[in-house]
Amino acid sequence: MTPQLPYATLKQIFARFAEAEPHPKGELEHTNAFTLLVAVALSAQATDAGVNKATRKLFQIADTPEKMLALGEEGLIEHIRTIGLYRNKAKNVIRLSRLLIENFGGEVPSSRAALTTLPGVGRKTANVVLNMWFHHPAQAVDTHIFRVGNRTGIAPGKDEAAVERAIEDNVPAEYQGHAHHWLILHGRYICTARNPKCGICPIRDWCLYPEKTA
DNA sequence: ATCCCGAGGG
DNA sequence: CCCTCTGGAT
Repeated sequence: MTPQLPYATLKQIFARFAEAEPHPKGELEHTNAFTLLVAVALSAQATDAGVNKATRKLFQIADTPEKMLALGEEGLIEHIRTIGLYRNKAKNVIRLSRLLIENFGGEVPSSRAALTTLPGVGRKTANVVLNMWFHHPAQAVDTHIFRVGNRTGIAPGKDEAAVERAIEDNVPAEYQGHAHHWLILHGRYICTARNPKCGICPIRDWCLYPEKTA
């Protein structure tokens, strides 16, 4: 049960994030809403570096639902074989492309309810698309944010839904828009799962994680 | 609770 | 070798 950091401390923490990285961006490469949606779906349990390596070539060939269908499941597998869980992902992306054409006029829908009707698109993936493409106030909780939220006390919660609520409830309003990428980049490069780099952590002064001696 | 599932890092 | 990576469906 990690305690929740007080609001005044959260303001200091996010001010520090904002100072270090005024305009944080995601690192998944994409050229339009469709390629963003596909890239996020492919990124489940995979590094974005690995996803980018595969999608760089893939999106030159298939950057629309129509082209993805033309490529086909077997053709798609050839491109994403190096990413984990590739059979499920290939099947989902093909079915998702067909559904976009049949149900949404070939466009990526802008509501969570519509997005989550697509195969391979759950609440987390939908929230990433809503935040990054449509600039909606949606907080996607991935493995990094779940870990960072609980470890630091920024947004503790027993599951992803609880952490999502904690972010919405406790992160100062002026920082909500960029909170997702600040937290994810912090988790990826500083507050790593195995050997967190507490020695160079910019928010170490306020963190509740006991192993802040490294 | 389990399965999917390869690449990269320590 | 073992652990982790912007999860989702069953």
